[in-house]
Amino acid sequence: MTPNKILNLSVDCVVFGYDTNTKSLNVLLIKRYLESDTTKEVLVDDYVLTGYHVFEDETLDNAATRVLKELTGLTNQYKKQFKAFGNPDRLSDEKDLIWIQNQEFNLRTITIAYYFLLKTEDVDVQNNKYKAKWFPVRELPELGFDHQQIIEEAHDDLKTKCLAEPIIFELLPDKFTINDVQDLYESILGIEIDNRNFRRKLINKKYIIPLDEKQVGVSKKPAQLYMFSKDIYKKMYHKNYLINI
Amino acid sequence: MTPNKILNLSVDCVVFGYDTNTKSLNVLLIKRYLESDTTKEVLVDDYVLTGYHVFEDETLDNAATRVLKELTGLTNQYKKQFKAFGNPDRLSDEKDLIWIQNQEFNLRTITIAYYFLLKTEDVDVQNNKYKAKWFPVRELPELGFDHQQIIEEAHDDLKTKCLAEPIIFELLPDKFTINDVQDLYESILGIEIDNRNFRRKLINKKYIIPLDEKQVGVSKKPAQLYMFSKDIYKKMYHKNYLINI
DNA sequence: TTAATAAACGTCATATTTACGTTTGTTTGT
DNA sequence: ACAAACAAACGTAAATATGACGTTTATTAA
Repeated sequence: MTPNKILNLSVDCVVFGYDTNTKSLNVLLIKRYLESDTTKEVLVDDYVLTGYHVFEDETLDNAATRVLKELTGLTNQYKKQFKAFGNPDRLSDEKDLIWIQNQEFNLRTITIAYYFLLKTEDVDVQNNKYKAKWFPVRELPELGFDHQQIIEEAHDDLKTKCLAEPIIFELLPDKFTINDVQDLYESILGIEIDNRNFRRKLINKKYIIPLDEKQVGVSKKPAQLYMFSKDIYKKMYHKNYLINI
Repeated sequence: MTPNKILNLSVDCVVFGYDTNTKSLNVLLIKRYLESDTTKEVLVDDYVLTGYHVFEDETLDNAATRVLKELTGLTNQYKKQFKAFGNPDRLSDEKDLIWIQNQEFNLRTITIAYYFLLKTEDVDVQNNKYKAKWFPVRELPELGFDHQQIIEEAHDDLKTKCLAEPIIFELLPDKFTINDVQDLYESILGIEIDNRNFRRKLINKKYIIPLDEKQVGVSKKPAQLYMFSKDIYKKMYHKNYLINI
């Protein structure tokens, strides 16, 4: 009756960070390490998402939140569980045999994948204990396991979701310019948008509120700053029910 | 080192079926059974989704497909993995202790939830070995475990998705009337739509193709039949990139 | 023949989108 | 002080889409 395959449950976190200055949508990755019996050493030269085993009495959401906090120190960031990855062969290049009480077990790892949205600048990568690094979403390094696929699916989900919900503002600072928003949409979607039409469309939204402030420290005409009001947004007609097929 | 909590991996399937005649969006449910030591008997009077343990060398997608086939005999139906449910307390009313080799284990079940879209009429519920039954999505019976929540989240996902992609046609017969499509949208979204505007909008789509056929056997003016062309749809501007926030 | 009914078509005002052109305010170089 | 450079910000006109309705048509049942 003893199973020869043991399940392992983990969460993996795709941390999206947007950098308003470089206009780059980034993913936070760490170098892949493997623990050998006696020492910690780098065995492979690629990057992976951060993830961790889900504790016995922990919810999936809490595990993801814990992983993000451990990696970045941040809490209360936008989080979405978007897909579970659990193919039997998905960690085939990881050592997948373990021994428990003189019996050999095969390990199957199911990962529940989340993505987080935050600002690149909010993470101190200089002093990061995992040596986490930001990579532009279109210039990813060699990735371990199936993490390339996980990032792609997270990105696809984000593309769809940012068209239907104002999650874009999770990636921007509290005060932003109209062009910041446009640049971000262009980064996420990989398209070009007409600035004049986009500006008009955004400015007409009741929940995009102009501030009595302008950009500082720019060497051109400083742009008007705006903020997003979640309260006003929620009070409006949402869900919108616009059939767009 | 032996864990005292053992993971169990399953898939649960929310089978949505639409009935063009009664204009009802339904969910396929089965009576909940529990196996006691010696006999199979009904211990609780509620319904559950169909689901099953994921086999050792089976992908999650294949497990879901297998469960649907076992339940309905159908293959090749529209399928979407929409959420994993794995809170440690989620099956608290199930007996969750198992014994392996004289050790007591606590069982934690992670379920990967899928929904399927099909036509109610395609399932023979009369001779169904699980005595599966259709329930209108707004008149669900008492549900076991967290299956009420799973169905609600499936329904929410379906609502969002049917606005952005033409998955609605997975729920309709190959030949349908404009009013069939409208009724289906109204069933899913729980809203009323102006028939004249909806009709105009749909007829103008290049991928909604009028056939040389009309309804038969109706006691009013028979309606024009249409089909959906997936090919034409794919060739058009999709993804659509309409920012609708 | 007519009443009843759902299908199908039409109209008009308003809103939104698309595709551009123009003006404005600020910094930097002369 | 002035002009060049440049991004921000505003403007316009045509085409398309939407929302809110009224009207006509084809069919069955009485």
